[in-house]
Amino acid sequence: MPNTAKPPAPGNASLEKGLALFNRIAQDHGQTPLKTLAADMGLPRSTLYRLTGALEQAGLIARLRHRHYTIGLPLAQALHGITPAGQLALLCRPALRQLARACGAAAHLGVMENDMVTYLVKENAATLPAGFSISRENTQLEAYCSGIGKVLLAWLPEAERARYLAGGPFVAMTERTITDPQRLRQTLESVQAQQFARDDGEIADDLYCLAVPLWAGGQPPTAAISLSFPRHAHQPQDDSSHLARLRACAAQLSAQIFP
Amino acid sequence: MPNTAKPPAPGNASLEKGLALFNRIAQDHGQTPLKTLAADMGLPRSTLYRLTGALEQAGLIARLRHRHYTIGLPLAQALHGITPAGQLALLCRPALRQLARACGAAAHLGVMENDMVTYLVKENAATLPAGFSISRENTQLEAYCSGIGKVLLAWLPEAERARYLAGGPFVAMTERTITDPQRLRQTLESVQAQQFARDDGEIADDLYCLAVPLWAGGQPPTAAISLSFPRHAHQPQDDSSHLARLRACAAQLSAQIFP
DNA sequence: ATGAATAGTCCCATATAGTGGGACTATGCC
DNA sequence: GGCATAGTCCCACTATATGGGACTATTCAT
Repeated sequence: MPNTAKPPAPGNASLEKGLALFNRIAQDHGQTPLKTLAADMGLPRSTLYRLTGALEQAGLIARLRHRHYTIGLPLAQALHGITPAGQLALLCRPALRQLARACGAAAHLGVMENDMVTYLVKENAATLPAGFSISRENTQLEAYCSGIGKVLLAWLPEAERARYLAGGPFVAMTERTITDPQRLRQTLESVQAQQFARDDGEIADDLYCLAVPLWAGGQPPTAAISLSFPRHAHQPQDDSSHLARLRACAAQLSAQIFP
Repeated sequence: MPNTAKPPAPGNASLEKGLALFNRIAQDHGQTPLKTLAADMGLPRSTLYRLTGALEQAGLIARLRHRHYTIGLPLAQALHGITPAGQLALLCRPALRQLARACGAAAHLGVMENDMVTYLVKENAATLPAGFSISRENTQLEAYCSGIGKVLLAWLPEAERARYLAGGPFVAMTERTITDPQRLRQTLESVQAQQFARDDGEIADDLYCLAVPLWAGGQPPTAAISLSFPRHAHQPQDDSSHLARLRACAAQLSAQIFP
């Protein structure tokens, strides 16, 4: 499902090369000497210098001393206040709003920060009781008992996950909360196997939730989206259709957001 | 001295157009419809769409809904932690270090923040007594009694300057500090006329300082650089050579930093 | 709902515009 | 001092971007 290798896109090789060069420079803030870049990108030096010249004129990069490039001041100014989390929320909100409406549920986008889940987007369907679900945007919740948290924990590198599991204690939010590290580990394994997570009243008594990861081109996911329903109204047979919609939304967002 | 209009730079019209487009989009975060951009840039729509496509693939921009573009997530991630002030300091430090050495002085770069001067760079010549001058990087000082502060106040829009002058009181740091708003206004006028500011022991008894603005292509300056000496060792006849060096440095930086 | 207006996509013959080899200078390093 | 690497410049060639126009998708007003 990852690797959304788009077609070659004809008609602007030059721009593409320039932008690829910019990305290389932006990645390590210009630590790599151009000679290396030339080798990596298979371009002659004269071309590279022409490209850097254009990037510099446009203010995207600036030179400091020999061999050292940086992000240009104009670009830094234009992007002041832009954060990865903010952009992620901006880009995902429309699709999540639509998803929430289509499923009559609450849709969330969350990422992991300091072993807690941070909710970046929350969109409630109009049909839900006002104020449904305890979450709020830009607030944090424990990871071990939320759908999004379980998804992100499930794909953590093993060392990280072990550290998290050892870090307890896991406080029970409801009588269904999983508090035993061993059982939590098993749950995470099945999350990875089934490619989705479920929270069946583990965080609040009347909350049922399904969550799936957002894939960033082959990398382990760092963001996940979820659908939440009032648990008392939940029909098990609805799960498959909700999961399908959730996955479709995740696939679309993954492709849209990560080039 | 502003308007460092560089030569046409032949050989990459395509890249230039693409980057110009990106800058337009980055400026207003994609609020402007492409039709308007097409008119502004004198390019046919089909070309613009090809360019946006390339920018999108490279991760610099992303689309959200129709007519709305944003900074792409990959770019936001790559530039996480980059701030205008940080880049400005990075770009200016080498030249300031050299300037400090050449003049046997302390060289500063400062900007205005909340009516105070924030020092972004401080470079002391090795020949100065260790710990010379009270300033430290990333700390603030009153604007009305420092060289850099006077320069930035002098070029403030009149409304802003009037507000600042009305905002007193101006506390005397030494017996030479200018504390009368009317006298301060006159001083600022002469700063603008002479294109440099002097602080003759107004902030500390043994501190003499010359400051000039950095020009960002015709805009009123938002940053300034200065040279500071121990006042007791100051020879009036040295001023002109120091000023010349200071101005040369400012011109070089202005050209280098602002495209 | 229906239609008009605008956004976005695709195609292709043409010549414009980028290419890269190489010769050259500047700069930094030993 | 001299060597190695960074950065600049030039130019004939052809790969490459161009833009007109036909077409579809989406949005908005009525």
